[in-house]
Amino acid sequence: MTAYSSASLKAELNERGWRLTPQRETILHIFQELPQGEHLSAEDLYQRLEERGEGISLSTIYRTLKLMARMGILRELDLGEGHKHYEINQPYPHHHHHLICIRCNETIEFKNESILKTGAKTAQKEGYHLLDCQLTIHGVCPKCQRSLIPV
Amino acid sequence: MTAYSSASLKAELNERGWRLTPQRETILHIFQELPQGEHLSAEDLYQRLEERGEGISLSTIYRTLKLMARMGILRELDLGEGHKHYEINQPYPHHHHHLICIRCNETIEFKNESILKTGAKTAQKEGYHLLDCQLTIHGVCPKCQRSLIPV
DNA sequence: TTCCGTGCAAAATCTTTGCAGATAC
DNA sequence: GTATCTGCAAAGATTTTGCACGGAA
Repeated sequence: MTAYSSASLKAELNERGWRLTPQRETILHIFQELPQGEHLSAEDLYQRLEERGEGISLSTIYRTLKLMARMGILRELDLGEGHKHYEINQPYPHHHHHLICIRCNETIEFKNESILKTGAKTAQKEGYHLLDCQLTIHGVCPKCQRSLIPV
Repeated sequence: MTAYSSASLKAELNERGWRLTPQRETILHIFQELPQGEHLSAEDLYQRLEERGEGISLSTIYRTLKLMARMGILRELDLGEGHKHYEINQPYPHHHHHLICIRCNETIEFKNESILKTGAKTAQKEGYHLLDCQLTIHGVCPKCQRSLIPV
């Protein structure tokens, strides 16, 4: 369930000449404790940490999110809200995709094993080292279709 | 090849109480003339129009791109460059997906018929009206893997 | 004639960056 | 001890918005 321990995070960081800081560890823990299907924006994370009394500056949050996404630990999602969201990048069978209503931003998660296979095959064919693979479906949800407001 | 004519754009706009303006028509044409695999940011489009002497304000460009994406005419891409890109939303067999290097942003397009089918099926199952369906694969390209700079 | 759309300028949002002090290794 | 990391404040980039005028239906 837990993709990364603090120890393996430290190992991966050190391997690249970087350091495990309390901030990085805290942020990893927050994401690991997050229920399936929740995802946080930088601001969400900032506020959650403030509430816990473990405040971390927004700069560090942005830097850490980007770092962990580039390491393949987090995946970056564009859920149509004008800012990025992040969630733990989990392997099969937890790996999933998103169906998003472009009007109200309702988001539905769904799984599909064959997409991950296609992603892995495509990356391999091009010699890419795979980090993440996400199918994003945009549409209009049933509720918004019934609404009288066009677009 | 051409998914929308000016006439069908006008019809679709009018249907919703909106209007076909020269700006909207011009922007549609730009995208229709774009070679397969090219995609434009708002700024790209703005500059291209300036060069042609058909200048359109950035506000209108942003408003039109959003409008056309919500109508399903354009698809909005996040290619990791800090701003959105847009391209014509083409049906099978031109429909395609993107493999992106998170370090240098090199982007490779690829096709896969079964993903579109999965997207359509998933949208239908949830009662969504499908607008777009894109598999985005993030990874590190061969060249960047060889580079000595970590992340 | 009506009301939608455009352009301009200003504002709002989100994200990045420079720098000095702190700290992991 | 040294290079990396953090927090702060400021800057940068992208996108949105209010308003008056112009134009499509």
